[in-house]
Amino acid sequence: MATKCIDYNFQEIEPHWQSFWEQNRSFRADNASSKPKYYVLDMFPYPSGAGLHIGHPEGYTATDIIARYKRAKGFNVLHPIGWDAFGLPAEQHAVKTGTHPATNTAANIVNFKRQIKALGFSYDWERELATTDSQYYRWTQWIFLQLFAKGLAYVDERPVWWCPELRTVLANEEVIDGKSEVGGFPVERRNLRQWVLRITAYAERLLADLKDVDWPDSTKRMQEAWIGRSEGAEILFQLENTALGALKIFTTRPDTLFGCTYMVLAPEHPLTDALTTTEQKADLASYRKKSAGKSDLERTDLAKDKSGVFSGAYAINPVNGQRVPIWIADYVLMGYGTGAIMAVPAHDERDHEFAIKYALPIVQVIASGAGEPPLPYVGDGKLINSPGYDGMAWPDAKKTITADLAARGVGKPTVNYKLRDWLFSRQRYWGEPFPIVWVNAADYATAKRAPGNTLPESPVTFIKDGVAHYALPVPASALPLHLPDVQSYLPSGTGESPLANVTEWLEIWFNVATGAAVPATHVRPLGDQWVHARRETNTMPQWAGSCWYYLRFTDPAADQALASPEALRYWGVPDLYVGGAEHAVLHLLYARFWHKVLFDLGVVPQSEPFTKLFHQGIILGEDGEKMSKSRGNVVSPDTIIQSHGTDTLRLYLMFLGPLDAMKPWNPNGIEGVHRFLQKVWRECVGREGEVNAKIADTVTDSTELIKLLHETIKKVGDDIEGLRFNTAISQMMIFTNALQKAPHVSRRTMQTFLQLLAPFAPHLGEELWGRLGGAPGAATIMNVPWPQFDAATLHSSEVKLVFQVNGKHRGDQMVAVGLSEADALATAHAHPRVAPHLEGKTIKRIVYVPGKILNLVVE
RNA sequence: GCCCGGGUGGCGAAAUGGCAGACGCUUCUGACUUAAAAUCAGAUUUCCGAAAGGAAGUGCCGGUUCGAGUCCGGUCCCGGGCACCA
Repeated sequence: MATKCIDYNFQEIEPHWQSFWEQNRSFRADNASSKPKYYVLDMFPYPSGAGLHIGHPEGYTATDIIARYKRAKGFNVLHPIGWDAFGLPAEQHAVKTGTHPATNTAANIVNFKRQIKALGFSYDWERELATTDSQYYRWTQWIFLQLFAKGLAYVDERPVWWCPELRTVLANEEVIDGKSEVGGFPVERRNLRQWVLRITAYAERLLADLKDVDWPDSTKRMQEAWIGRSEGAEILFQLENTALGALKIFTTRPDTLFGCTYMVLAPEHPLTDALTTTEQKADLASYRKKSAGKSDLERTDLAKDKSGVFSGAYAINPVNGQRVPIWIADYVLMGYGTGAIMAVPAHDERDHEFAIKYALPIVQVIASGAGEPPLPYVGDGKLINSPGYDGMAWPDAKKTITADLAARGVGKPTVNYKLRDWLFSRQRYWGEPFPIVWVNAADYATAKRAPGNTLPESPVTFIKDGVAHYALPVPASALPLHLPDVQSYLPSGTGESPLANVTEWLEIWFNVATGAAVPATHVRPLGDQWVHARRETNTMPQWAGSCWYYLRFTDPAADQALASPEALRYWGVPDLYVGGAEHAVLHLLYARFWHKVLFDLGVVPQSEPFTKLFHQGIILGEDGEKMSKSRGNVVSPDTIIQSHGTDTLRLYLMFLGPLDAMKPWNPNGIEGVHRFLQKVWRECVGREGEVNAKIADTVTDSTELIKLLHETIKKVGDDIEGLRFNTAISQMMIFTNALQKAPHVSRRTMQTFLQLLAPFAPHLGEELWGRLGGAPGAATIMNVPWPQFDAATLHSSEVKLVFQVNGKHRGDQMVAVGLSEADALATAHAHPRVAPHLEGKTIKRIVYVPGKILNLVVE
């Protein structure tokens, strides 16, 4: 049922079809279907207060085109949307205004939903979800319990940004040039008790399985680099003060061991205090203070000045017994390797710079093939100054020296990863509470004895003021553990989250078997299952909810599992996942990790979550700069929908350039695609709103038009599959230009074209389809099978042959397909534009590519 | 700094190693109109030329090839990520 409007009145047409789809539940995905399934997923948005950014509809339009196209191709399509709704901005807003983050988040979701609906995306809204919904985070907490039970979650002291003035932990983003974003106060690195997930246990698989996924190469390479596998050796250096034992270092270059002239410990290394001689203590203390204010990025920057202090202590080089001074410098990180290195200034840039600065000796042990290389030399070569190994190629020496050290028990080959365990807790309010309580040793022992407990092999503990606290999980049956209301959203001031102030919730009598809780101020309930406990006050980071939402979409109402096994088996994982490249590492790596854990548990049937991945590019402002409020170059989708309509916006976003490119916004381009849609309208609809008189059932289209139609069917189909929407649109424009020139056109041809256009401009597609009379049994264009192209019509008997002389284009001519080389040559000689360039010349070489090119190399 | 991208007309771009600039925008000219808008037709890389035509041209330097925007080496510039922004 098309509208009655006379002109292309998108303000009437678009809402009309949107309510049609909604009433008919047109995009409902059925969990039981005989059709093949296709699951296409967008990275779900964080519902910020600013509303939808123009970058959102870019990626969402791309997946919507795919979803609509796949439906027309006969697939049962799952195309869901939801809200990644925990996060820092809602919390900051709450701190500022006192509004509950849930209230603020709900309002933002309403706004986002309105905007997304106005864009006409074919989402199955019956599967909408939000990570902040307790029925959702119940399962986020459940997954955490599995990680905990498997020993993949532990507690450790980790450095975080701390602002003494604000008495709060700050996110990296809230620290600008070493000052707090709010107030500009100094900040420092401070150790706090944190939950950490053992992602490193999966490093090898996360690396190896990258070969199985269809992802952009750049993203795979970034993940590879992030995991950062390197083979080397752990080597023990005996300390001169034998009472302190040995120093364990990691190196990727054991072959350069004879060039080690000093050693470096990270300032956080546990041995530093014991090592440092009395006269060096003061230096160390002040140095530590300085480096505490630096990020890892600043510490390891090759361009930054290196600094360090001498500890006063020495170690013994295991290969030659030499005394090696031990330095403490922050260019070595505690989080990588063993937090200690052997420095080889002749063959490492940072070591070299450091050695020059502090006048430490430099010994070359790798010779380049030719002459004296400038130091540091990091290239290929053979060993020198290494008694017993001289002349050996360095990769061989690496193996041999490592083996020799291993034989003596002072070293072993090791694989090391840059990947560090995942810091998984935040000292914030607006996140999933950990389903964990802390109890004393005796109560933990009681719980451990209980049959069917889900405790890890070794207990997770921390010690505070000499007392050990043991982590006890809240039983899965007691989930969700609700986020309690708080008086203030400001952190407690001690580094703990605002939850630490909710005494009633925090200090409890805890039932070990059921997970029930009673405030500790009440009388202890009867029964020996009740123990005194303190709840975990940390919350989970935003990543938690986004690590598994794609699974929940398959069965969003499931209450016995995160999704039913049947749904997980039917829908599997997304066939296509589209989102920004800014997620290339973190989100995608974390989700892969969780998925593999769930795979190992038998919850999901496949080991990788995202088989095919694509990144949409960023849309810049009109000025070519990143869109931002402060620059005043932000474009809102609402404005464009008002002025030109959703179909125009969708088409424009896709026409702008390749989906993965970064592209500036151009208001003139909007007019261009709008004109194109107007032109399509005029080809279908006459002045009074009637069907255009040039369209008729009795018309036979010209061979050229039919050929072009089939070329267009092929190109649009191929381009959608390849996510090349810009060139698909060009082809449709070319076809429309041809339509315009044709005096008559068959209804059939026009309808076929509308089918091609419909995934891009669905409202206009439906409207014009309806006006042309639809087709039997197809009130909506979406129910019509995608057109097939006829290869026979694409075949032609003539092709254009290009003539080149010495590689330069000199002319071209239509020739018969399969023309012989001799005939091609004769044609070239006869060609008025080519012949002059051949006159009086000797042809030295003929390159003939039939149907393409004839290149004549002449003297 | 490290990792990952990208540099093609006035602009967004297109081009299985084979006609560089499709398609769209912009600007200009013309038609229609009393006029304007809309629409339609044409032109729109640079240089030489009245034209026909010719030459140069895909950030820069070099290489491979009959032929390079495309492949290789180097270099400059711009952008994204860097573990608590999402």
